[in-house]
This record gives sequence, structure tokens and C-alpha cells, in this order.
Amino acid sequence: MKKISDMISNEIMTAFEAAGYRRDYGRVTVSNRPDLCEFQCNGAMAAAKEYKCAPAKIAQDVLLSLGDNKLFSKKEVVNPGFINLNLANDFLSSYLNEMKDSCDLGFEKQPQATIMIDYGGPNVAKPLHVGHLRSAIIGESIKRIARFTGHKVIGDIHLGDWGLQMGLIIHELSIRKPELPYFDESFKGEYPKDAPFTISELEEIYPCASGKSKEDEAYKEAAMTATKELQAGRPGYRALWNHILNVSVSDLKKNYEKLNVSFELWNGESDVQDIIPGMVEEFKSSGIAHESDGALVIDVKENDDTKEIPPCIILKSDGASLYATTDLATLKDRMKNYDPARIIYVVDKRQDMHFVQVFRSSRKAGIVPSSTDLTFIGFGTMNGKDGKPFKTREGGVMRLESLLNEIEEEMFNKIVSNHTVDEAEARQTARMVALSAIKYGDLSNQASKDYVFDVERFTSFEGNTGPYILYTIVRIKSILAKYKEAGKRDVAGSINPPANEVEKALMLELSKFNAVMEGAYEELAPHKICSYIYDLSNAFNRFYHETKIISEEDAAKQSGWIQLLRLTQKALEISIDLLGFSAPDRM
RNA sequence: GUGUCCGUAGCUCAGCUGGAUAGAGCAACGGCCUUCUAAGCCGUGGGUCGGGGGUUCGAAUCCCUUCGGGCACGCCA
Repeated sequence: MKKISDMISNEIMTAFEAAGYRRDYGRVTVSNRPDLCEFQCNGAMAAAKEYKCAPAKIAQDVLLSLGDNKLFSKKEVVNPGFINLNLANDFLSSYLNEMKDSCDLGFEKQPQATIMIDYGGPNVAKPLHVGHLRSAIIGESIKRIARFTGHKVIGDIHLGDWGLQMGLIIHELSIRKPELPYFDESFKGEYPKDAPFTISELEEIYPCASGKSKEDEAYKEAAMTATKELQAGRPGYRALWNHILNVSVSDLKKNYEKLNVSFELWNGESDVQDIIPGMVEEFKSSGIAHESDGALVIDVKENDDTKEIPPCIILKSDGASLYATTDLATLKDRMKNYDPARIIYVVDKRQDMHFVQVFRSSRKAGIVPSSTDLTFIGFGTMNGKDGKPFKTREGGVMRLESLLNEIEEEMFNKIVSNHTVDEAEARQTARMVALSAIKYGDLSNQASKDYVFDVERFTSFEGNTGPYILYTIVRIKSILAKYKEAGKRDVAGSINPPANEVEKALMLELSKFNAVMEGAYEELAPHKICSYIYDLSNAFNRFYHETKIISEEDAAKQSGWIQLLRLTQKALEISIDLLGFSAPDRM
């Protein structure tokens, strides 16, 4: 169904036209002065210059040709030329009733396109820490928003599984457990099925090896050799690499599952290594790549650049490929296998330059046609309260798992101190509330900005927080349950025209649903959904406070409210689902 | 140095395709639980939108300049 703002705009634009003014001056927006009106049109003031006419006169003309219009209960001109509008009550209620009876609240789907999301993946064998939180949370939300919009979305975690970190681990293992068959080059038998380490050992080995390599040149040298041998296909190392991958991936899956985040593809850098040599050859033979200081590069600077964009390095002077090479090969692979209309990278904004280089190179090399859109969403850093990158109290990297547990524990305590519930339910609820706190806390900020991750603030959950939204939904569920207990049906009936300001305010918020969802996709901005459901929850809680529904004796009134509640619940639940969390029945 | 993003209430943030009196939350202070969950609702105080200039009938929003901060700037990922 049409967005309500378009319906209103259409009336006013037609009136502009009928009065002899350009149609596009008639665009109507939500009022920024709710005390004066619900919607406003500023076009008369903008038109004043073109028509050399007082804005108030133009506005009067417009209202004159608008005449009696069923959509509006109030339409007036206010100096210097604002057109202030209020919606007619029965128009508003009929609009909401149509939403209520439509699929997805009447949201108009876009024609389906294939969209891929690249999460700039975590590195294998390193523990997931808070730095990985944003790409998972934002990426998941964007995926859901794009799906809701009507698209087919494929998320690829895109693991970092091919770099020096693998060589470091292999080398460190060779020191710790030299007796393992993986290091015996003459070994001909079957390698063991089980990994010679657990995930916790692995997570200890990497930082240890990484530390050593920074201090010990020979150690680093050996790790690089191991990396090279792995990449060249040394059987023992490949087998070991498989173990590292398997152990890591199953641990990652467990962690992401807790976050309610999933990926369609668990590809990684290693998957495209085979196609790199051929791709590089093409770059050479087509002449788009050339040698520079011993390295093979593609020039990507353009005339209207405001600064020098360095060339994209394809091969190092020692002939090894790099990050950009892998990303280009991945693009090639994706175009071949999925032919997406759009690829969205949800990656730390510090990698902006890298993606400028890769995107331009991919166009230049003809890997990605102009019909496929490449979007880079760079997100900001998660900082601690001191404004510096988030750390634990001890100054270390905060593991994702500990963070989740800490917040869950806080929630659990809050729940059991509030009322008596059995432990299993309290645990379950605590998980849901904790997740809402973390995700809403992240998504309510603009993705591109750094933000302060304040555990205390997130666990206090008063005000503009995920738990506040959940609490609102719980209140609605509670009323609906009581209504049902009283033996009444809650499926039939329709929303009545609003009886007072508070009720109308709630209905107006609901009517914006479609426009908000559309905007959230257009701008790939989950925070727009957050601010919407915060407004909607506020409007609902005011209404809740003033309206006693269960004790209402007028059955028609009561069932109208029940329908209004169901619609509110649906709008909120669709929204939080797009943000990647869900609401319990009680909390 | 060059580029880029940011600077809005004590703190954390919205608002930015120009519109009427710049909004929330937290913190502070004061009300509201015999009635659908007080994780809530109502109210009070708190701002030269970093500074300066410009464009405009109108600027937090656009342009210029200046100060302050983050980040990135060829063989790491």
C-alpha cells in the first residue's frame, strides 16, 4: 500500500498544480512542531521567489483549490507561508486498518535482486572479541532489512584463513609438539582425524606466537616459511590447517549463534587462491597492471580525486599476493557464482582506502560490471568510557563471550529480584534482554561513527535502550493475554478513529511504519529503525498510562484498542526482528 | 604534510536533500504504584549547535576560513 506521507503529499501537490504552481512544491513532511500541526508543507515559501508572490498568498491559493478534502481535519496557513495540516481521524483509522490486514503491514516490496554482504571476516584462530561485534550486528541487521525490502540476500562471513597467522600457529606447534606427524615430511600415512589442540589452546597459541615473532626475527622467518609451504600445498601443513579451520569455525558458529547472527556462506580467503594466478595473468596481458618499484600494481587514480589515491598492489616485489589480490579474486568468484546486483561490505571504516582501490581496480579490470553496485559501509570503533578503543578493566582485549556473559548475568539478577520465576525461564529471558541491550546499543548509533560502549549504561536499561523496547512489547503481550483469559476473541474487529490526542499520537506513529522501513533500506541505516521504535514505544507507553483497556466496559471501544495493540505489537516485533533480536513474553 | 570524518546540555547521542520555540536518554531535583508489569508515566532546571565570516526572507543544516580531535595515506590484513 502507499505510504501515508505520499498520499498526503499527492493531495497537496495536486492542489499546487491546480492553483497554477509547480507540482513539486507541494511535498509534505511530518511536522517539526507537533504542538501546531501533524504535517506541514513549506513549498509556498520556496515558490515565492519563482512566482514573485507573497508566500502566504500562494498558500491560500493552494488551500482554496484543495477545497474540502476528506484526508484533513485541519488545514491552515500560518505566516510566513507554512501550510499546517492535521489528518482526519477516520482517514487515519482506515489507513491503519488497511495496514493491519495487509501482509508486512502493507510495506511495498521492491523487485527482487540478489545482494551479497561481506562481513570482512574474523581471522581464524583468534578469539572473537568486541571488535568483531559491530560487523556482525550491523551486517545481520542490514541483511534482514534488505530481505524485508524484498531482496535475496547472501551473507558471506569471509574468514581470514590464509595469512601469516596460519604460519605462526603451525610454527609454534612444531616447537611445542614436534612429535606430531604433520611436521614429518617423510610421513606417508593417514593424518589423525582429531585435531591436536582445543579451541582454548588455539586461542592461546596465536597471541603467543604473534608476540614471539615481533621480538625474534628468526622465529618470524620460520613462520613465513611455514606460511609459504602451507600455501604451496605441503600435505602435513594442509592437514593441520584443516584442523585449525574446523576447530575455529565450530567455535565461531557457537559464538555467532549466541548473537543470533548467521551466514549463508563460510567462505574465506583460501577459497579463491586457485584463481589468483590466472587473474593476475589477465591483468598483465590486458595491460591494466604494470610494474612499479618491483611490485605489480593497478593505477586507480581519477581526475577528480581530491587527493592522491595510491595504486592497488596486486603482487608484492617478492611475487606474493596480498589482501587486495584476494578481494579481487573473491569479486570475480562472486560474479561468476551469484551474479549479484549489489555487494555490501560491512567493514571497519579504517579500511576505506583499501576498498576504494579494490572497487576501482575491479571496474577497470572488468571483473565487476557497472550494473553491479559496490557499497562500502565503514563502521566506527567501539570505544570505552575513556574514549579510547574498548578494553577490559585489566587492559586486555575483551572476549565476546565474556562480554555476553557479563551482561546476561546482570540481566538475570535483575529478573529474579523483580519477581519469582523459575530459573530456566529467567535464564532464557536474560539472554533475550541482554542481546537487545547490546544490539540496540550498537545499532541506535550511526554505523559510521565511533561510539562509546558503556557496559554500565547498557545494563541499566532505562530510557532509550533495547530493554525499554522489549518492556513495551511485554506490556502489550500481557494485556492481550489477559483479554484472552477473559474468554474474548482478539482477531476480529477494527481500529476506531482516535478518541483523544494520546491515542492519535500513537496512531500517527504507526502510520509512519512503511516510510521508515523504506528509508532504513535506502540509507542502509538500522539506526533509523531504532529511533522509530523508540518514538513508537514512547507513544504507546503514554497511551498505556492513560487508557485502561481490560477494565473497559464498552466492548466496541475495547476491541478497537485490542486491534490497535496488536498492530503496535506487530510494528515493534517486525522492527526488532530487523534489528536482530526478539522479545520474551515476560520480563 | 595531504586527505577524510567529527565537534550539538555535565555525560552519551538524535536532528543535517535549509523552515516556525534545537530534541531524547543518563545524571540532578520534584510528583505518580488498592486498578492491564514503576525496566513505566508526568514535571523542573540545564544550550551563544567549537570560533569567525558568507549565501538566504530563513542556517545546527549549504559555502569559505580558523581552532580542536579521530582515522587513513604502496608492497600488513
